[in-house]
Amino acid sequence: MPCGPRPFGRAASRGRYGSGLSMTKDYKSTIFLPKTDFPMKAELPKREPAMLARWKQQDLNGQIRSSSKGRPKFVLHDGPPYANGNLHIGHALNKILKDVVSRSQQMLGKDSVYVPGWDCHGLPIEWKIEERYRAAGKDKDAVPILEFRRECREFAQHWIGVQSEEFQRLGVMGDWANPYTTMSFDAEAQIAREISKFAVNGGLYRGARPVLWSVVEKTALADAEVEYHDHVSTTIFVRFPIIKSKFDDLVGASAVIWTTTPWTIPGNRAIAYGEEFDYQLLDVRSVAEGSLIEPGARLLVAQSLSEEVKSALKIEQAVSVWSRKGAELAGTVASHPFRGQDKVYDFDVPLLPAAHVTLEAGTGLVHTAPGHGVEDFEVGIAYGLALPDTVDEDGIFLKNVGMDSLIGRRVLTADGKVGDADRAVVSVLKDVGKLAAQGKLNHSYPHSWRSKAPLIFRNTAQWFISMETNGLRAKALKAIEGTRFVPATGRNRLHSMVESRPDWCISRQRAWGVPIAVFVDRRTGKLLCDQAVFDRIAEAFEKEGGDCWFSSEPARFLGPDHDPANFEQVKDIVEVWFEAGSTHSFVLEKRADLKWPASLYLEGSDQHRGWFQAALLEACGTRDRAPFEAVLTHGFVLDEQGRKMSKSDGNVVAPQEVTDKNGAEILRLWVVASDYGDDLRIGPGILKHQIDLYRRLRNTLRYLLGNLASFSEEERLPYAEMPELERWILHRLAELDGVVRQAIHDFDFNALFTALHTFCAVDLSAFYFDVRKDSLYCDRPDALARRAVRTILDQLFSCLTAWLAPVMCFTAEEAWLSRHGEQAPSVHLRQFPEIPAAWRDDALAAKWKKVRALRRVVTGALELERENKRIGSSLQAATTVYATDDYVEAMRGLDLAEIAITSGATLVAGAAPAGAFTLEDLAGVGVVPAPADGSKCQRCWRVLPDVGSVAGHEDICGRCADAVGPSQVAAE
RNA sequence: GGGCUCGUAGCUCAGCGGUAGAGCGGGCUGUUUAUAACAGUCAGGUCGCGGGUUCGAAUCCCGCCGGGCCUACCA
Repeated sequence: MPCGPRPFGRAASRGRYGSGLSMTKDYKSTIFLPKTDFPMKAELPKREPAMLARWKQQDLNGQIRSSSKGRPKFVLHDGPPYANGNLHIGHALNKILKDVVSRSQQMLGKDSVYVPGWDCHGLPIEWKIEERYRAAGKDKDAVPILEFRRECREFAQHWIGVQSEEFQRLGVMGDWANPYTTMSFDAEAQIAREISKFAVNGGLYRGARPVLWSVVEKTALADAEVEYHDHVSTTIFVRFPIIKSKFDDLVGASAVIWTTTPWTIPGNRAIAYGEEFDYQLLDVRSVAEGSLIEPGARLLVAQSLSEEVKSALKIEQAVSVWSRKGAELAGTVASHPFRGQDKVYDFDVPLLPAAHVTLEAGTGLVHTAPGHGVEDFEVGIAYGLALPDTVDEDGIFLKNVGMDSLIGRRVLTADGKVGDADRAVVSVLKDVGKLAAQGKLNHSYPHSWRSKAPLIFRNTAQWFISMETNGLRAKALKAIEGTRFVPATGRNRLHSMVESRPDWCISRQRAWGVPIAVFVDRRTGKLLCDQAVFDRIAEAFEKEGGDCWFSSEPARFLGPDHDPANFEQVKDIVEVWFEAGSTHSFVLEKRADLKWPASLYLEGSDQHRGWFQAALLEACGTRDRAPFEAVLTHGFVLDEQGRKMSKSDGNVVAPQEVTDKNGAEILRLWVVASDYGDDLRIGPGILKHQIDLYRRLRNTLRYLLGNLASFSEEERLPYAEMPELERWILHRLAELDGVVRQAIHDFDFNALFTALHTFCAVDLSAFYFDVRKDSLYCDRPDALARRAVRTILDQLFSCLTAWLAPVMCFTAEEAWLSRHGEQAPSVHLRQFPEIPAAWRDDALAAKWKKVRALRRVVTGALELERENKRIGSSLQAATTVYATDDYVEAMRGLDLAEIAITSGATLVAGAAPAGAFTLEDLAGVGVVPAPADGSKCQRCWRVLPDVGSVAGHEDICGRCADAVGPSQVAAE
């Protein structure tokens, strides 16, 4: 629509104003004001969805993929979010950061393919479905497993759809048409294959282990599924008769233990002591009313706890009759308090040293039940203690606790309330005279994160991946050394976890997941490792999904070589971390558009323990190396005060609300304006800040567009013909190009964004644009100076739209299309411009540093003039600047008036006269301002002596008269 | 309880042994030819607190306080 460059003002041809309306000529219409359709008002909530629709319609991602064929691949492998609800701000941070990384790598010249994924299996979804059943009055256990799994699948599918839309709304680009999920049949098949690899290589084994167990959900819980809440427990002191010791004094005395879980007494197999602690034997002389202790009893306790114990046991007077270090207790043996009640208690209860014993509470002698605690278990392993099963999956005492008064009692009820087992145990203890005291304790206790019910430690059969078989731990530690961590502290964090972690428990007694599809030989107890069987299983999963494990006869998988009667089909499912840890195998390896290992895994810092570790172990166990080349972590999102967000505190920022109200671009800016390595803050004030930053960038682009209207190639000026100021801008672009590339390499988008924003605000808006406004608006279009500026603006536009595109993906595109037309290829199909090395000119930069320092003194002097009402616009002033030789040298060949935007200027070498304006921190420059000589040009507003010197143009200066031309304006 | 980590102007961040920095925001002013835009200018910090090392510490060490992530245990 606009006219091309013409030697004379386009406004002249428009005749917007008729002649004769005014005595003053309309010079405004003869200058070249910015002209653009790119609106100042962003209206992001409206424009962004339209842009997304446009990209979708043109299949932008597909276009980028096909135009990037053959370039080196960059694969950011998506850590799958859990498909069970709307996105929160943490999701937004994570996906936006991924998008910025992926887009910036793409524009760096890579083929950056991003395939989003979802984590679909697991307890939270299962629980949602069960909740529906409960609401409908249905019994979850009565529902066939395949029907249950189908509902879980549909639930996950629904939320995948919702989250996909929400992620895309944020501007996240990727293969949304073909995402991966952990519940697709091919994924389920590959997960089964991965498990079979561990079976074949010997890493997978079935072991017994006490695990935190929920009797409500009837499952072992992963650590991540446990939370701690206050809980009131029954506490008891119990006497264990000592039957053997190298100290005669001890035989016949009682070792006293304290526990908060009376129901674990039947599982007791040892008593732990601290080798360094002092223990003493108390001879009880007198007791208070209600004490369960008889005078004359002798009790073994830790010395430093004896007062507390005496008080708890209501002992009035007792005398220490023996005292030794704990280490001396080695070899001491007690009997179980229930001995004599049933023959199952005829075993010895040894006193054993253990590091976990403390003197903070209790008696300094710790009840040790290997099936009911991790540390107890470890003591048990170390000393070969029995590992009895005392409760079933409902938390009910089994037959092997021996006594009718105990068998069938419940630790917890089906809905998670305290059951009758504690009471029954206490009652028996009391009957046999071994109860020393009883009380209540309110303490922090593990609970299920979902049902909120208390958990118990229960001995169970579980499947493990050994950290030592095949040297898995060593391999993983080595792989960590070969991985790049951003920030670097991630390496230590992962390393220390892998170094100290126990074997990986991968089994769950649940329904919604991938089966641990293996058989155990009933005759030998060994895993069946027949590749033909594993292949049949995987093939079936590939076609029908994991469901077929539950719906088919074992013979289908066992084939002709194995008799189903001889094999137990394992019905456990694999924990979801194993699935997530296997994504590399069914996404990176299987898809031709990706590569293995991934270039980058990028998640919140909590995933050191979660996904990073699971993926590392899974890949090291099956492929001897990490599935990633680099790991990047970000912090957590907090509110404006640095506090955790919570619904009850009302400080939650929902990404959907920000997007609807301010636009996704604002969230994207927030991500890059923050230091994601640390925790990030967000709130109304911080969002306002981002909006301000956005405005500046948008207006910079808008100003470029306005002043580039109808720019044509003929106008372009070669570098050699550029004035110094223009060459300085090119130098800055070369500098920024380095900053941008380095920042992208470092994943330091804050540095990138800060540099770009400061450049736009300080170098362009406050300086270059301001100085060059006169030339842009008033010079004739064919003037070399103006052509130089427009050439630079074109270059700036090219660079800024590219550099901003990975972050401001909407606005960069909007500006790009505004310039090049709706039919132009997308800005996102571009690469970062190649900046000629010759643009870099450090000597010029040093020179202009001085020039701008000198300019600061001038603007300071003018501000004083303005304050004293001697001038308004700087163009009303002319200055005489006295400066030392170095400044004079820096100004050689430059027009001081032009640079300082005054109407006149004189530069004098030498000291400033008294009264000249100076700046404290800038010795050597003094400024004497004065009113400019001449009259104001009505066109360019400079005050010049040659105003009116051209006939027919009495109101304007010579330059403007030339620009306007001899006749046009006069004709109007 | 342990490990890791953070605490610099109202906000977002640089600085990481040598006299406290930037951008934004704020106040004031100008411009009205980027105009719900732009420019100039000014004011803001005892670098969480307390010790120590050093000629010198925001920067190194120790302790504390406060935030965050992970983890353990509470027998």
